[in-house]
Amino acid sequence: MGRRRQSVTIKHVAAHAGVSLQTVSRVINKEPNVRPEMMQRVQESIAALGYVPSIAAQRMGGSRSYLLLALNDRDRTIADWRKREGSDWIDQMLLGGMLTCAQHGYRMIFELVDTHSDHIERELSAALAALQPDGVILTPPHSHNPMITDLLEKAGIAFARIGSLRDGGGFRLTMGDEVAARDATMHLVGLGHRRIGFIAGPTDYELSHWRVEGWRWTMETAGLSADGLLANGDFSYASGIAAAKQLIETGATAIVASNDQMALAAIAEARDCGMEVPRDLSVVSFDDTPVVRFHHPPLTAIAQPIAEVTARAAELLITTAADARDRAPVEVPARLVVRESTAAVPSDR
Amino acid sequence: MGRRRQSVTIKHVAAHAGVSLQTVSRVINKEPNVRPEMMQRVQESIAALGYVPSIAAQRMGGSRSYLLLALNDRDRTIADWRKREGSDWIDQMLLGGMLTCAQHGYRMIFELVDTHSDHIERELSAALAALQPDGVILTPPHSHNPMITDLLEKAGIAFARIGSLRDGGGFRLTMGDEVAARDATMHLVGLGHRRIGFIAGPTDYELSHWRVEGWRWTMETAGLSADGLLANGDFSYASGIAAAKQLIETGATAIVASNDQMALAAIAEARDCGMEVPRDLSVVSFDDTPVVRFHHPPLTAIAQPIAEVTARAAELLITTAADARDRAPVEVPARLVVRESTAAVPSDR
DNA sequence: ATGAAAGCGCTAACAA
DNA sequence: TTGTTAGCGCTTTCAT
Repeated sequence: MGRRRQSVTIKHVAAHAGVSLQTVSRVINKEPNVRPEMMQRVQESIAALGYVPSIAAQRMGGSRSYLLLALNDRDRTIADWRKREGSDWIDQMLLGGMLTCAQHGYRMIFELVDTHSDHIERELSAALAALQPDGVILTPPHSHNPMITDLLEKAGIAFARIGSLRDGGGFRLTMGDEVAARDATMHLVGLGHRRIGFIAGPTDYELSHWRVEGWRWTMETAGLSADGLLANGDFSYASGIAAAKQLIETGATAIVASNDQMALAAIAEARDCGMEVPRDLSVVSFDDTPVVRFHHPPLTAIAQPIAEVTARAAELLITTAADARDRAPVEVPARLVVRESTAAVPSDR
Repeated sequence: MGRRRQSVTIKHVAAHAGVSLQTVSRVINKEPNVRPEMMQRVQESIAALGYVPSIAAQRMGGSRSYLLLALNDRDRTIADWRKREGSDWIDQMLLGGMLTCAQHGYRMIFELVDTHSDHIERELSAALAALQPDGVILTPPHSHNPMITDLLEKAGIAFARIGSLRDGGGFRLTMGDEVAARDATMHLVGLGHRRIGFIAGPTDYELSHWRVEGWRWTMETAGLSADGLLANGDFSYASGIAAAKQLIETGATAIVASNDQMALAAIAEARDCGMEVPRDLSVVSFDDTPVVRFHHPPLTAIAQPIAEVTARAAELLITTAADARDRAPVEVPARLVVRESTAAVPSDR
């Protein structure tokens, strides 16, 4: 492999421009106290030599590393990749995160960490020690894992928590899950449905509760009973089947599912029961991953703005000073996309 | 942000173990000339203190960076992410690349670079200078871009080229495109088809030609005419529509498309012509992204082993010494997955 | 087999 | 406003 040294360093630039290292450094970091003409000269030299700072050296100098770490749950992510069910959660995170980082001269590194494992602290510490990122983006279920947030807090590393509102430091971002669930439910109410079932997500996700609350609130407000219309799921297709079975038996004419897979399962289960969607049963899903658009019929869904929320998280981490932490949560609202899996309630129901 | 220094460094370990910095360094890097008892002692200290080397510092010292860079085409990748058509090429690369890197104590960083831009050299140089990766994984169309390969060659950075067999240094890996195209075509021949159309990919992808060759060879070998049965596409849905139109007019009873989007387009176009798949037209696609399994009917497809080929690329970069370069290309074969978009040729044709 | 010294490219603290 | 000095944590020399 041999030792590969930086071909053009800050030294070369300094020599070329006839200034000190420090002046070059100041220009690179856009620090004050540099005369415009100096800055001009240095920038010309930088361009002429094609100089790019080494982030390793920058980090060693004690400043920022210009690295953001996006942390996802290892088991879930790998399982999703292997299943190839068309979820593009990760892609959308990369889209929002990488582009935003690039705009600010940062880079986003994507990493997987176990949530459940007991050596999680060691694993995370290792990643932090090795990479020394300036900030960390957390997604559920990491977002509200105290082992993780405490560690980050102690290490003094900025972090953003997507999908969590609990205490625990860092920036909090949501996609307005409760409002989204209201919108989905209202849409069905507007179509004349009175028995609207809800398939909840796993209870260890905060957003599962928010979504249930949105549904419950709308049912109450519309003067509808929610009795027997809440079924538990865990985001898996299998759990969606079971939940749908239960809801169909209860006589639901519409179902809101907390993710796409459970929504697809609900439709499949409905078919098994001889029902057709949306004629006999309306279904709304959460997430709006690509498969629901290619499904027949295309699903009415809550589209989660994953790219946008990740972009906001990155921006907060990069641009917000340490003293401005613990601000109010940022909400990037999801929106309802009406397609063909929802229709007016059958007149005989 | 404040300066955040490494909490436990090689110095602490050295002090704890009562040895010199150098001995610790030797243990970390598994170098020879360390007595087992010394090694033992040092490793205990490392474990006790929870020490993890800083890759920034390692890199500064002149050693490896333990970073691999996966380079993809910016425009195409971002366009794919935005379209949300369910392609999981990137996810599969991450799956194969990240896991393999992790096994070897490496990290994979995913980056986007413009192919067409004239400032490509600057862009790539910047990424290399900033990150100083030990190796780079190239995908089409970067794989055979001389601007990129020459730059890497000159910089002395190991690289792997997926989907290219041209000269240009580095490791070459393919997914056996020609054989895959043969398999797809043979499958159709076996079903009795004689007029088998082929929708080619863009000509600036080497693999487009390989796939055409596989089809052509099979047609010849089976004693079938290929006249008028080759249509050009560019991987886009729109181009698939046009190509399918042409092939259907020519009287093709089966079509092999060079990617999923064009295959889906072919099916849509067939429907527009009042034909049903697979009754009136059989279709085989390349890639096997998730959407084709959720499509109705599910598509018979060539499944590209992206995760595996990326894993192999990473492994080659990490484990192969510099003197073992320019070896024979590595082929990770794709395989045909038969689903419901192919059937026997109609008896009246 | 082990240790001491020098330096990687950069930034922070200080001085001028 | 600018330059000088001293590290950052690690790996390479080169001694011992």
